[in-house]
Amino acid sequence: MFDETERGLPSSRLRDRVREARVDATREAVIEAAWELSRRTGLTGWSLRQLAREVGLKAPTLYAYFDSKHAIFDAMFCEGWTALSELAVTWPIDTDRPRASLRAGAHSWFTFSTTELVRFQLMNQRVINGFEPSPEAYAASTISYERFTAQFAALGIVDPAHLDLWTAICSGLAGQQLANDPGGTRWERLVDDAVTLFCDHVGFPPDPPPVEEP
Amino acid sequence: MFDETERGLPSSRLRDRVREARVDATREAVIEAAWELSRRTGLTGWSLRQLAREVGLKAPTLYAYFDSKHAIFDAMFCEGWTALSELAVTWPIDTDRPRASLRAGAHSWFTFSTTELVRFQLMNQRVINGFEPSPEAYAASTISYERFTAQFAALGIVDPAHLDLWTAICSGLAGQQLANDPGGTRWERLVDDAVTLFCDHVGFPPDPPPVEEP
DNA sequence: GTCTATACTGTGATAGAC
DNA sequence: GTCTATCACAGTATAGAC
Repeated sequence: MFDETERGLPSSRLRDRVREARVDATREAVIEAAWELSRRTGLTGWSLRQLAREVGLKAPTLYAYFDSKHAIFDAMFCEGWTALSELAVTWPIDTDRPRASLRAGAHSWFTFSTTELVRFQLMNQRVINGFEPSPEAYAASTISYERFTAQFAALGIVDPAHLDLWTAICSGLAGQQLANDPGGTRWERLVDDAVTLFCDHVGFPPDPPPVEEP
Repeated sequence: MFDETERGLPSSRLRDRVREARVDATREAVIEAAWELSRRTGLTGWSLRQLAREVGLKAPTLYAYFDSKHAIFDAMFCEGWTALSELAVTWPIDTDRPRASLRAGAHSWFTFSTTELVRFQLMNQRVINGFEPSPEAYAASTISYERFTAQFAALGIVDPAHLDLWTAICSGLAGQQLANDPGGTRWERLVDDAVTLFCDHVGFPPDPPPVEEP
């Protein structure tokens, strides 16, 4: 019996690991299918039965992986904010050229937000009735926001009013683009203007000319 | 027979008028109940059965007044933009003091937009899956937008890029307020700053001091 | 332990009697 | 115009097959 435990435990743990990996893979497939359905028919335009069919399951089986439909949205919410955090990592900050840095960051964020309406709706609006992100999902958005504040602090922007003004301007541009000219560039063209106007407001001097590579 | 026609027609027309008035009153009551339900349970948080009960009818009877649930949203959409048009009429424009004028207009619009989340969602976001305003409802929003452009033209702002920037900033402030600090004033406090920043951008000089009343 | 089959309640919408 | 009855489908839940 002692023997069996010694040999049995590791292999059963391995089996657990394999099972967990498969569960995670299925969860991931479900979430990816949910994004795809949302893109095609809107965030609230699909049913659990459709979603299950998309991944080769029956609807009730989804409850083995998610507690409810809201839990699926919760995972998607989490994924969206995590993706934004990962995008933020690639943002090159040049403290000598804050205007150019903000311009690059604004365009990067704008593209991220407007290339997928449903993701913007899930992350920044309250489209799903009764949906509140779980503490874990909310934490993902907080992490992203803290990264944002840290990066702005590196540029010398620490006034909360300035940070809030920036998020308002950026989300306003993206929101108008998605609501009134989806697929177009009517508000995208204004991103540079908005950055300039914001930089003037916080008192940035003009950037020095970019250094020439020899 | 000729006699009966002569006496009958006017009175039947009167009857029609009365009936139409009662139909309109019922329609109005349904829309008002829909707003109230939306405030309580969200724009997509109520059913036709609930709505019918609220006005003392059965659900199928609603179809005598509206073609579908979307048609009810359409009437609400129309009502929202009409209300904004009426608010715009009260906006006092002082062409000698454009900054103060824009400040007043921005606060007026911000209050209108943020005092009722569901109205903002219906008018400015795409919360209801599959809902597209009818041509008539869309016309109401166009009228409101044309009034806005006319008023801005009176202040000397005609560049489409400036107009779009203004709508982006305002809707961004309201959107952030509703999404991240509902009921608070975190972004409302930034309205004055935003107006200043916009006025600087379009090149308005400082307003002259207000004239003193003797 | 994972899935199927099935059921419960509620949804928007329609048909037809009165 | 208002109702009852009904439809297909939704989210959700559970019982039970394997």
